[in-house]
Amino acid sequence: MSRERRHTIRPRTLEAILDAAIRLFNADRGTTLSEIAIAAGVGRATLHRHFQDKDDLIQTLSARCMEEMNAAVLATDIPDQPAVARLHAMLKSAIPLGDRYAFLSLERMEDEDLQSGYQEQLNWTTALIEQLKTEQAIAKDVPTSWAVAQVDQVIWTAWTAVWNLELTKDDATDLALRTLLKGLS
Amino acid sequence: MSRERRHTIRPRTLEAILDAAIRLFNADRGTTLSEIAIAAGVGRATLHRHFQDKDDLIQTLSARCMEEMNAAVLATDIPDQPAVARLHAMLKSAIPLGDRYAFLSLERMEDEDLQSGYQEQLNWTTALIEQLKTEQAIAKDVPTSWAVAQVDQVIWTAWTAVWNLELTKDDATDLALRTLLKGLS
DNA sequence: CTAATATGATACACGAATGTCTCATATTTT
DNA sequence: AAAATATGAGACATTCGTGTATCATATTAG
Repeated sequence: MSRERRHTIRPRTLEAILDAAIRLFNADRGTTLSEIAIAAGVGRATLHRHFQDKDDLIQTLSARCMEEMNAAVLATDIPDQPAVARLHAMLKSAIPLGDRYAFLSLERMEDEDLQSGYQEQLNWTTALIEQLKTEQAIAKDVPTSWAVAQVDQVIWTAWTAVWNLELTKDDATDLALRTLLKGLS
Repeated sequence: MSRERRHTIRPRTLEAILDAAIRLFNADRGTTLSEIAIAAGVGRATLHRHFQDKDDLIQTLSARCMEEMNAAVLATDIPDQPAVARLHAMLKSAIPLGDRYAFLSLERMEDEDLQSGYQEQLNWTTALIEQLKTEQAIAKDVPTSWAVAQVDQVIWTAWTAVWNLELTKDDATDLALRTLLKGLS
């Protein structure tokens, strides 16, 4: 059942489509393929040439977002450092990716690869929380699931604040770190 | 332009429709009127008898959710009490309404009544934050908009945790209060 | 009990979005 | 430059959700 591609997609075309799709889907989940094509400056037929259907597009998009998120976090991670420093680095790289994050949070996660990608991210955060507990940075009686959820939420809140021009990226990151560490202590 | 209703809707029918609609829309924003009708145990035609179109249904639904939220918060409010007590009371009444909250957060807020309802809620929370600052319960250098956003987010997080059976309603409420007060101090 | 009416079921028309196809044009490759 | 091919534009069929109308049935009101 491997998808055969008679056409090789051009890099610029692919980027234009994926960028527009992420942007529009974030604004409106019900966005039309026509709207995406127009926003991408691309013919509607081109979408159908490279993506079997809407689900295929969304799946490709999700996979890419997940990859970008995980890659960004892992790239700036410094495993030997104190947990607080690692948390800070993570927030710093994750918050600017809020749009990818937002898109993923809207998804239903039916796909296996997506689920495993999310699980990977979840495991990473959980391990970090445990390290934070070990190093007394946060309280041990706080349920780990609650802490993980807080981390997720604060990334979203921070990105929203930046997006609304209420805060600068740095201020939002600092506030996020501070709110987490104090709130969970 | 007042909507004329030839039919008087029966209370049970109305409740069944609105309940199913909230539930299904929360699960999937693209839910069909057919699906709602089936889930409500109601004929699809009945939906169209009482709601001009899908937007009308969603608007009615949004208005009701907003009303319920505001009413619940105001009903348990105790204006003369310390801010911390008021926050606790607010969380206690808001968290169980997480499904209403979730539905509203998905809306585009095009409607005027909705916007004013949301503004009212926003003003209430903002005033509470100011009081918390005055009473030294939280730090004054935390931007009010950040604090308000955190309150919103923590309600959602708490409700999600309860919904996932990770926490009891009381535990979630306590954790939310604690996380907020410490996190913003 | 009887009249009024809300509901369920069905058939129908309509529009919008999807997906396919073709051909001329633009771009890349050799 | 010439061949190969990716793209844009448009026509087309199809599907699906929406909204309307009708009639028999169930429920409520008087």
